[in-house]
Amino acid sequence: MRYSYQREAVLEVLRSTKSHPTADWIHREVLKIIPNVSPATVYRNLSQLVKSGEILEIHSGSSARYDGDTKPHEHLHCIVCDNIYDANILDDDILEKTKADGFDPFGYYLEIKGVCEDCQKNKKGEALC
Amino acid sequence: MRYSYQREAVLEVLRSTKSHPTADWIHREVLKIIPNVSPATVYRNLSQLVKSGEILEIHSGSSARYDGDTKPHEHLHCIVCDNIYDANILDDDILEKTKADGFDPFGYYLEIKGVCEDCQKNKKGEALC
DNA sequence: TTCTATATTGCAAATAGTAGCAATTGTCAT
DNA sequence: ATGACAATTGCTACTATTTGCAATATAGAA
Repeated sequence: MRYSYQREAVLEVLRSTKSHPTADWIHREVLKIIPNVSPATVYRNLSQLVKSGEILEIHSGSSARYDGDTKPHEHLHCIVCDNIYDANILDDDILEKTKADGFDPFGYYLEIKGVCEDCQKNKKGEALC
Repeated sequence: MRYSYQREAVLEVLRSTKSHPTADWIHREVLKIIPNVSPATVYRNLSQLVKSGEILEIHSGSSARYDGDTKPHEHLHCIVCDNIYDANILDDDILEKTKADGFDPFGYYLEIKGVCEDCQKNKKGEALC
Protein backbone atom coordinates (compact mmCIF):
# COMPACT_ATOMS: atom_id res chain seq x y z
CA MET A 1 0.00 0.00 0.00
CA ARG A 2 1.67 3.18 -1.07
CA TYR A 3 1.38 6.69 0.35
CA SER A 4 -1.62 8.83 -0.46
CA TYR A 5 -2.46 12.29 0.84
CA GLN A 6 -6.16 11.37 1.01
CA ARG A 7 -5.50 8.27 3.09
CA GLU A 8 -3.29 10.20 5.49
CA ALA A 9 -6.08 12.72 5.96
CA VAL A 10 -8.60 9.96 6.70
CA LEU A 11 -6.28 8.46 9.30
CA GLU A 12 -5.55 11.84 10.84
CA VAL A 13 -9.24 12.68 11.15
CA LEU A 14 -10.05 9.31 12.66
CA ARG A 15 -7.18 9.45 15.13
CA SER A 16 -8.14 12.95 16.22
CA THR A 17 -11.34 11.74 17.84
CA LYS A 18 -12.09 9.35 20.65
CA SER A 19 -15.58 8.70 19.33
CA HIS A 20 -16.50 6.03 16.83
CA PRO A 21 -17.55 8.12 13.82
CA THR A 22 -19.42 7.10 10.66
CA ALA A 23 -17.87 7.17 7.19
CA ASP A 24 -20.04 10.15 6.35
CA TRP A 25 -18.78 12.15 9.32
CA ILE A 26 -15.20 11.29 8.40
CA HIS A 27 -15.85 12.37 4.82
CA ARG A 28 -17.19 15.74 5.97
CA GLU A 29 -14.12 16.27 8.16
CA VAL A 30 -11.72 15.30 5.37
CA LEU A 31 -13.49 17.76 3.07
CA LYS A 32 -12.23 20.52 5.39
CA ILE A 33 -8.68 19.43 4.56
CA ILE A 34 -9.12 18.33 0.94
CA PRO A 35 -12.09 20.26 -0.47
CA ASN A 36 -12.91 17.96 -3.39
CA VAL A 37 -12.28 14.54 -1.87
CA SER A 38 -14.96 12.11 -2.99
CA PRO A 39 -16.99 9.84 -0.70
CA ALA A 40 -15.77 6.83 -2.71
CA THR A 41 -12.18 7.68 -1.83
CA VAL A 42 -12.99 7.91 1.85
CA TYR A 43 -14.93 4.64 1.79
CA ARG A 44 -12.16 2.93 -0.17
CA ASN A 45 -9.48 4.11 2.20
CA LEU A 46 -11.46 3.11 5.25
CA SER A 47 -11.86 -0.42 3.83
CA GLN A 48 -8.17 -0.62 3.07
CA LEU A 49 -7.20 0.56 6.53
CA VAL A 50 -9.56 -1.99 8.05
CA LYS A 51 -8.05 -4.77 5.94
CA SER A 52 -4.53 -3.75 6.84
CA GLY A 53 -5.46 -3.68 10.51
CA GLU A 54 -4.73 0.01 11.06
CA ILE A 55 -8.27 0.83 12.11
CA LEU A 56 -11.35 -1.07 13.25
CA GLU A 57 -14.81 -1.24 11.76
CA ILE A 58 -17.81 -1.42 14.06
CA HIS A 59 -21.34 -2.13 12.94
CA SER A 60 -23.92 -0.10 14.76
CA GLY A 61 -27.46 0.63 13.69
CA SER A 62 -27.85 1.61 10.05
CA SER A 63 -24.26 2.45 9.22
CA ALA A 64 -20.71 1.36 9.90
CA ARG A 65 -18.51 3.17 12.39
CA TYR A 66 -14.76 3.33 12.64
CA ASP A 67 -12.28 3.27 15.48
CA GLY A 68 -8.73 4.58 15.20
CA ASP A 69 -7.64 2.85 18.38
CA THR A 70 -5.79 -0.30 17.29
CA LYS A 71 -4.80 -1.51 20.72
CA PRO A 72 -6.66 -4.75 21.37
CA HIS A 73 -9.86 -3.87 23.13
CA GLU A 74 -13.53 -4.74 23.02
CA HIS A 75 -16.78 -2.91 22.45
CA LEU A 76 -19.88 -2.91 24.56
CA HIS A 77 -22.74 -2.13 22.22
CA CYS A 78 -25.96 -0.96 23.84
CA ILE A 79 -28.90 -2.24 21.83
CA VAL A 80 -31.18 0.44 23.27
CA CYS A 81 -29.28 3.65 22.59
CA ASP A 82 -26.78 2.25 20.05
CA ASN A 83 -23.88 3.78 21.92
CA ILE A 84 -20.57 1.97 21.81
CA TYR A 85 -18.35 1.81 24.88
CA ASP A 86 -14.77 0.58 25.07
CA ALA A 87 -13.81 -2.31 27.33
CA ASN A 88 -10.82 -4.51 28.01
CA ILE A 89 -11.65 -7.97 29.21
CA LEU A 90 -10.05 -10.54 26.90
CA ASP A 91 -6.93 -12.53 27.64
CA ASP A 92 -3.96 -11.64 25.50
CA ASP A 93 -3.52 -15.18 24.25
CA ILE A 94 -6.87 -15.28 22.49
CA LEU A 95 -5.29 -15.22 19.03
CA GLU A 96 -2.92 -18.06 19.86
CA LYS A 97 -5.88 -20.36 20.29
CA THR A 98 -6.96 -20.00 16.67
CA LYS A 99 -3.67 -21.34 15.38
CA ALA A 100 -4.79 -24.86 16.26
CA ASP A 101 -7.21 -24.57 13.33
CA GLY A 102 -4.41 -23.73 10.89
CA PHE A 103 -5.62 -20.15 10.86
CA ASP A 104 -3.10 -17.30 10.79
CA PRO A 105 -4.67 -14.50 12.82
CA PHE A 106 -3.67 -10.86 13.00
CA GLY A 107 -6.47 -9.27 14.93
CA TYR A 108 -9.88 -9.69 16.42
CA TYR A 109 -13.12 -7.84 16.82
CA LEU A 110 -15.23 -8.53 19.88
CA GLU A 111 -18.52 -6.84 20.42
CA ILE A 112 -20.71 -7.57 23.39
CA LYS A 113 -24.39 -6.76 23.02
CA GLY A 114 -26.48 -5.68 25.95
CA VAL A 115 -27.97 -2.70 27.73
CA CYS A 116 -25.82 0.07 29.14
CA GLU A 117 -26.07 1.50 32.64
CA ASP A 118 -27.96 4.63 31.56
CA CYS A 119 -30.52 2.70 29.57
CA GLN A 120 -31.10 0.33 32.46
CA LYS A 121 -31.90 3.29 34.69
CA ASN A 122 -34.30 4.83 32.20
CA LYS A 123 -36.14 1.58 31.71
CA LYS A 124 -39.54 3.09 32.57
CA GLY A 125 -39.50 5.54 29.67
CA GLU A 126 -38.55 4.99 26.05
CA ALA A 127 -34.94 4.78 24.98
CA LEU A 128 -33.73 8.31 25.57
CA CYS A 129 -29.99 8.16 25.75
CA MET B 1 -42.43 -8.65 19.10
CA ARG B 2 -45.53 -10.35 17.81
CA TYR B 3 -45.91 -13.24 15.40
CA SER B 4 -45.48 -12.74 11.67
CA TYR B 5 -45.57 -15.31 8.92
CA GLN B 6 -42.79 -13.48 7.04
CA ARG B 7 -40.49 -13.45 10.06
CA GLU B 8 -41.07 -17.16 10.65
CA ALA B 9 -40.13 -17.84 7.04
CA VAL B 10 -36.93 -15.81 7.38
CA LEU B 11 -35.97 -17.75 10.50
CA GLU B 12 -36.82 -21.08 8.91
CA VAL B 13 -34.73 -20.33 5.83
CA LEU B 14 -31.79 -19.17 7.90
CA ARG B 15 -31.94 -22.17 10.21
CA SER B 16 -32.11 -24.57 7.29
CA THR B 17 -28.56 -23.77 6.22
CA LYS B 18 -25.20 -24.15 7.88
CA SER B 19 -23.69 -21.46 5.71
CA HIS B 20 -23.65 -17.75 6.50
CA PRO B 21 -25.91 -16.37 3.78
CA THR B 22 -26.45 -12.78 2.64
CA ALA B 23 -29.75 -10.92 3.03
CA ASP B 24 -30.26 -11.17 -0.70
CA TRP B 25 -29.90 -14.97 -0.71
CA ILE B 26 -32.32 -15.20 2.21
CA HIS B 27 -34.78 -12.99 0.36
CA ARG B 28 -34.63 -15.21 -2.72
CA GLU B 29 -35.27 -18.30 -0.58
CA VAL B 30 -38.17 -16.67 1.26
CA LEU B 31 -39.68 -15.73 -2.12
CA LYS B 32 -40.09 -19.47 -2.76
CA ILE B 33 -42.33 -19.64 0.31
CA ILE B 34 -44.02 -16.22 0.11
CA PRO B 35 -43.97 -15.16 -3.56
CA ASN B 36 -44.44 -11.42 -3.04
CA VAL B 37 -42.37 -10.80 0.07
CA SER B 38 -40.43 -7.57 -0.27
CA PRO B 39 -36.70 -7.12 0.35
CA ALA B 40 -37.53 -4.44 2.92
CA THR B 41 -39.46 -6.96 4.98
CA VAL B 42 -36.59 -9.42 4.91
CA TYR B 43 -34.07 -6.74 5.86
CA ARG B 44 -36.33 -5.45 8.63
CA ASN B 45 -36.90 -8.88 10.08
CA LEU B 46 -33.22 -9.74 9.95
CA SER B 47 -32.42 -6.57 11.93
CA GLN B 48 -35.09 -7.36 14.48
CA LEU B 49 -33.90 -10.92 14.93
CA VAL B 50 -30.35 -9.64 15.38
CA LYS B 51 -31.50 -7.14 18.02
CA SER B 52 -33.48 -9.78 19.87
CA GLY B 53 -30.48 -12.09 19.83
CA GLU B 54 -32.14 -14.87 17.81
CA ILE B 55 -29.62 -14.67 14.98
CA LEU B 56 -26.17 -13.19 14.41
CA GLU B 57 -25.00 -10.64 11.90
CA ILE B 58 -21.57 -10.99 10.37
CA HIS B 59 -19.86 -8.37 8.24
CA SER B 60 -17.95 -9.80 5.33
CA GLY B 61 -16.80 -8.02 2.21
CA SER B 62 -19.42 -5.84 0.57
CA SER B 63 -22.53 -7.16 2.29
CA ALA B 64 -23.76 -8.45 5.64
CA ARG B 65 -24.19 -12.15 6.34
CA TYR B 66 -26.37 -13.90 8.87
CA ASP B 67 -25.96 -16.89 11.12
CA GLY B 68 -28.88 -18.83 12.57
CA ASP B 69 -26.68 -20.61 15.09
CA THR B 70 -27.17 -18.80 18.39
CA LYS B 71 -24.97 -21.03 20.50
CA PRO B 72 -22.00 -18.94 21.62
CA HIS B 73 -19.25 -19.41 19.07
CA GLU B 74 -16.75 -17.35 17.19
CA HIS B 75 -15.93 -16.61 13.58
CA LEU B 76 -12.62 -16.85 11.81
CA HIS B 77 -12.80 -14.44 8.93
CA CYS B 78 -10.23 -14.94 6.17
CA ILE B 79 -9.28 -11.56 4.74
CA VAL B 80 -8.03 -13.18 1.53
CA CYS B 81 -10.99 -15.29 0.41
CA ASP B 82 -13.63 -13.70 2.67
CA ASN B 83 -14.79 -17.10 3.87
CA ILE B 84 -16.11 -17.36 7.41
CA TYR B 85 -15.33 -20.38 9.55
CA ASP B 86 -16.86 -21.29 12.89
CA ALA B 87 -14.69 -21.71 15.99
CA ASN B 88 -15.12 -22.19 19.70
CA ILE B 89 -12.34 -20.78 21.79
CA LEU B 90 -13.79 -18.34 24.33
CA ASP B 91 -14.38 -19.03 27.99
CA ASP B 92 -18.00 -19.26 29.00
CA ASP B 93 -17.65 -16.56 31.63
CA ILE B 94 -16.76 -13.85 29.16
CA LEU B 95 -20.09 -12.06 29.59
CA GLU B 96 -19.78 -12.04 33.38
CA LYS B 97 -16.75 -9.83 33.08
CA THR B 98 -18.71 -6.98 31.50
CA LYS B 99 -21.03 -6.68 34.46
CA ALA B 100 -18.33 -4.85 36.39
CA ASP B 101 -18.96 -1.92 34.03
CA GLY B 102 -22.66 -1.81 34.92
CA PHE B 103 -23.42 -3.30 31.52
CA ASP B 104 -26.18 -5.90 31.17
CA PRO B 105 -24.98 -8.27 28.44
CA PHE B 106 -26.98 -10.88 26.55
CA GLY B 107 -24.62 -11.98 23.83
CA TYR B 108 -21.37 -11.38 22.09
CA TYR B 109 -19.91 -11.35 18.63
CA LEU B 110 -16.26 -12.26 18.20
CA GLU B 111 -14.62 -12.24 14.85
CA ILE B 112 -10.99 -13.03 14.36
CA LYS B 113 -9.35 -11.72 11.22
CA GLY B 114 -6.54 -13.57 9.53
CA VAL B 115 -5.67 -15.91 6.71
CA CYS B 116 -7.16 -19.38 6.43
CA GLU B 117 -5.25 -22.58 5.82
CA ASP B 118 -6.16 -22.80 2.12
CA CYS B 119 -5.14 -19.23 1.42
CA GLN B 120 -1.84 -19.74 3.22
CA LYS B 121 -1.06 -22.69 0.92
CA ASN B 122 -1.90 -20.73 -2.21
CA LYS B 123 0.28 -17.83 -1.17
CA LYS B 124 2.34 -17.89 -4.37
CA GLY B 125 -0.63 -17.19 -6.64
CA GLU B 126 -3.41 -14.68 -6.25
CA ALA B 127 -6.25 -15.28 -3.86
CA LEU B 128 -8.06 -18.16 -5.50
CA CYS B 129 -10.23 -19.75 -2.86
C1' DT C 1 -67.03 -12.78 18.10
C1' DT C 2 -66.12 -7.83 17.45
C1' DC C 3 -63.38 -3.82 18.39
C1' DT C 4 -59.24 -1.44 19.16
C1' DA C 5 -54.48 -0.46 19.32
C1' DT C 6 -50.37 -1.10 17.26
C1' DA C 7 -46.79 -4.15 14.98
C1' DT C 8 -45.88 -5.46 10.52
C1' DT C 9 -46.19 -5.33 5.52
C1' DG C 10 -45.35 -3.88 0.53
C1' DC C 11 -44.26 -0.27 -2.10
C1' DA C 12 -41.54 3.55 -3.53
C1' DA C 13 -38.18 6.90 -2.50
C1' DA C 14 -34.02 7.89 0.02
C1' DT C 15 -29.45 6.88 1.83
C1' DA C 16 -25.18 4.03 2.40
C1' DG C 17 -21.63 1.89 0.24
C1' DT C 18 -19.24 -0.34 -4.02
C1' DA C 19 -17.31 -0.87 -8.69
C1' DG C 20 -15.80 0.52 -13.44
C1' DC C 21 -13.08 3.63 -15.84
C1' DA C 22 -10.04 7.10 -17.59
C1' DA C 23 -6.89 10.52 -15.57
C1' DT C 24 -3.47 11.37 -12.05
C1' DT C 25 0.15 10.47 -8.79
C1' DG C 26 3.66 7.87 -6.01
C1' DT C 27 7.62 4.68 -6.43
C1' DC C 28 11.34 2.69 -8.22
C1' DA C 29 14.81 1.62 -11.69
C1' DT C 30 17.44 3.68 -14.70
C1' DA D 1 16.03 14.03 -13.44
C1' DT D 2 13.25 10.74 -16.59
C1' DG D 3 10.31 7.18 -17.75
C1' DA D 4 7.49 3.30 -16.81
C1' DC D 5 4.15 0.94 -14.05
C1' DA D 6 0.86 0.17 -10.85
C1' DA D 7 -1.82 2.22 -6.99
C1' DT D 8 -4.97 5.77 -6.18
C1' DT D 9 -8.35 9.30 -7.35
C1' DG D 10 -12.82 11.58 -8.75
C1' DC D 11 -16.59 10.79 -11.30
C1' DT D 12 -20.68 8.27 -12.26
C1' DA D 13 -23.54 4.38 -12.31
C1' DC D 14 -24.82 0.64 -9.62
C1' DT D 15 -26.00 -2.46 -5.71
C1' DA D 16 -27.16 -2.86 -0.78
C1' DT D 17 -29.88 -1.32 2.86
C1' DT D 18 -33.10 1.84 5.30
C1' DT D 19 -37.09 4.76 5.85
C1' DG D 20 -41.88 6.96 5.27
C1' DC D 21 -46.39 5.87 4.56
C1' DA D 22 -50.89 3.96 3.87
C1' DA D 23 -52.91 -0.64 4.06
C1' DT D 24 -53.16 -5.05 6.53
C1' DA D 25 -52.69 -8.42 10.16
C1' DT D 26 -52.17 -9.94 15.04
C1' DA D 27 -53.22 -9.85 20.13
C1' DG D 28 -55.91 -8.69 23.76
C1' DA D 29 -60.04 -6.61 25.84
C1' DA D 30 -64.88 -6.13 25.81
